[in-house]
Amino acid sequence: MGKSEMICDCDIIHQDAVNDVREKMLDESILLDMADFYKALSDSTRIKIIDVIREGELCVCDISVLLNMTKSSVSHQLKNLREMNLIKCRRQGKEIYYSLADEHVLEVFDICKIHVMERNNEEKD
Amino acid sequence: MGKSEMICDCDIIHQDAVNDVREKMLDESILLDMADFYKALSDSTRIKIIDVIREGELCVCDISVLLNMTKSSVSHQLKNLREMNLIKCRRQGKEIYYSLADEHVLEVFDICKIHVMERNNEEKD
DNA sequence: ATTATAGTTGAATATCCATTCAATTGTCAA
DNA sequence: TTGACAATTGAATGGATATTCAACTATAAT
Repeated sequence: MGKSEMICDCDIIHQDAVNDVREKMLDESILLDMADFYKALSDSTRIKIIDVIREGELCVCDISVLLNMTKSSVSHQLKNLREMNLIKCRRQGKEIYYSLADEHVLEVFDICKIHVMERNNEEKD
Repeated sequence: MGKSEMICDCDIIHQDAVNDVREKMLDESILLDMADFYKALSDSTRIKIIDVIREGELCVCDISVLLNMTKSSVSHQLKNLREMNLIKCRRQGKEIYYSLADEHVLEVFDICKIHVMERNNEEKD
């Protein structure tokens, strides 16, 4: 491994630990995909959308009313979520119904919910 | 529920479904906390940090070398992660060691990893 | 064909935020 | 107490992105 990592302004403190971790690091492409996945849920509008279609499909109009936002801004975020494969849609007549893409999304949503709620409880002590 | 939701440019298409979902919606404050939680992991630098301290504590210098980034920018992101309670730190002499705050973080990290990897496999077909 | 409604889209704006740079703090050793 | 190293901090900059607005597409009904 040598000293080729000296690009940064550091002396290496724990060369053994660094070498060890380097072997176990995930591929950068996977980490970037993971960051993108989290990014999809990191916006308040998008997480509210996930929340309202959690238990069943809704059309854009319904979602806009529930979130008290314009159809345009909801539609933009629906597009983002769809491009991230977090939601899917089907057209029926003039309306387009959106729902979660799969169980993974709900799974991640629920774990985060529990995490946040537990933390809120801890803060009361 | 009436028509007080008419602020947006919509006719209500499915009033029953909307009323139903409205009762089950999470508190806005919880949803905002959840979005913030995801935001913490939505940056490539921050998720790389989580990746390298996944199995044990490291000092800022080690992390900078592994990520090939300046200590300053790593430190800024460590601060973000710490403010979100995703990581904790302890000082020993001149060095400060960072590690994951609790098992929740690893749990969410792993679920996301599996999600991304499965999706990558599906795309090969 | 025309009209109305559902939804999408692109450009513009405004805000947010990651990195850089320079200065600073904290700790240890001489 | 001076110097050296680890790390943090604040301000500035540049890039990303959420919402708005207006124009547009798609579908259905008359």
